[in-house]
Amino acid sequence: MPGDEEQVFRDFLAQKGRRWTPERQAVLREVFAHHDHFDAEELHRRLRERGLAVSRASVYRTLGLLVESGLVAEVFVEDGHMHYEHVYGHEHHCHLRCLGCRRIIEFRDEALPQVEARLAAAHQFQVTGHKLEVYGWCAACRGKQG
Amino acid sequence: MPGDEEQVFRDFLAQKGRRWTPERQAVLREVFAHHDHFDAEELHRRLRERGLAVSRASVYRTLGLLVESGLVAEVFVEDGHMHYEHVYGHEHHCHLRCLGCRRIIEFRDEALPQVEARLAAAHQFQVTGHKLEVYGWCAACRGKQG
DNA sequence: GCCGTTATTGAGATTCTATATCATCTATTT
DNA sequence: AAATAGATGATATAGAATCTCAATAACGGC
Ligand SMILES: [Mn+2]
Ligand SMILES: [Mn+2]
Ligand SMILES: [Zn+2]
Ligand SMILES: [Zn+2]
Repeated sequence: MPGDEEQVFRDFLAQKGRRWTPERQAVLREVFAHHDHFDAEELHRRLRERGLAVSRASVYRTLGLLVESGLVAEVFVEDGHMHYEHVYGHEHHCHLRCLGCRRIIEFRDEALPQVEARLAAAHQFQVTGHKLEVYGWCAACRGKQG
Repeated sequence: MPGDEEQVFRDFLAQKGRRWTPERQAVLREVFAHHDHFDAEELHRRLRERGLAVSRASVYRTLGLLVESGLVAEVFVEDGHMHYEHVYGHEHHCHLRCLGCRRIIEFRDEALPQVEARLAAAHQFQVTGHKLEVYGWCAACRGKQG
């Protein structure tokens, strides 16, 4: 359920013998405060702007825990570093990216569960997820070049 | 056509006012000598082992040109760095990855061109390609955990 | 609430990938 | 052959992410 992420993360930490701290709470809240794609430095900067002094090391460490818990996902690499998004409370979606303006459009397609099922059957895999990125040129950027 | 990659790369370079050099030839040949997923350091090591002294800088630079030309593709990030594969002369395929043993299975699925077409129509995009990674646990690794 | 155990934090150092510099070299043009 | 401009490679640099370690604080037991 949306809004439930704090309890989910606390349960995840408890089950692993890890602790719930103000720093982890601050990171979690900042991550779920916006629906967008962000990177670690940006998250660190946002926290500082809010006056929440969480160190860079803790931001990276908490981000790792959030990914491990499944609340957050690694989405794509751009400009040489990873970008993330919160996924808990949202339907799974994939990304359409414009190579010109770098705009990102989120989409869902009913064919993907079927692709997963075919692969699971064909290779005796227990499929846990997928990541699909589609590239191209948006209408505006196509006019300029491409 | 397979085997044609050298001429394609030479044409690409000529068209951009860049030059065909022994170093670029060595990199190109090494890249097309194996069908596998490799990273820049591994490519550099292989070249040295063959006695072809191409500097790390030239390996990275040539890899960039190969990607730009479309002969080689960036496949995925693992262990914090990019992995590549040659694509010229091969049908497009996607990757099924075991989260346990990290084995990679290549596959083709007829649904993906349709997904591309739907997206192009829905968002007025000129779609140029996609990258699909499916994750899960292979039969062997599922036995141990997961 | 207090205590002891042990995970966590943060500043700075470190590792590692990838790119930039720049003097020298070389391919191509005129 | 000389001029032009791109390429190379040793090295320096930038940047992302992790590690180190002393100080701190969460949590469970009392
Ligand atoms: Mn998204
Ligand atoms: Mn492949
Ligand atoms: Zn665009
Ligand atoms: Zn496996």
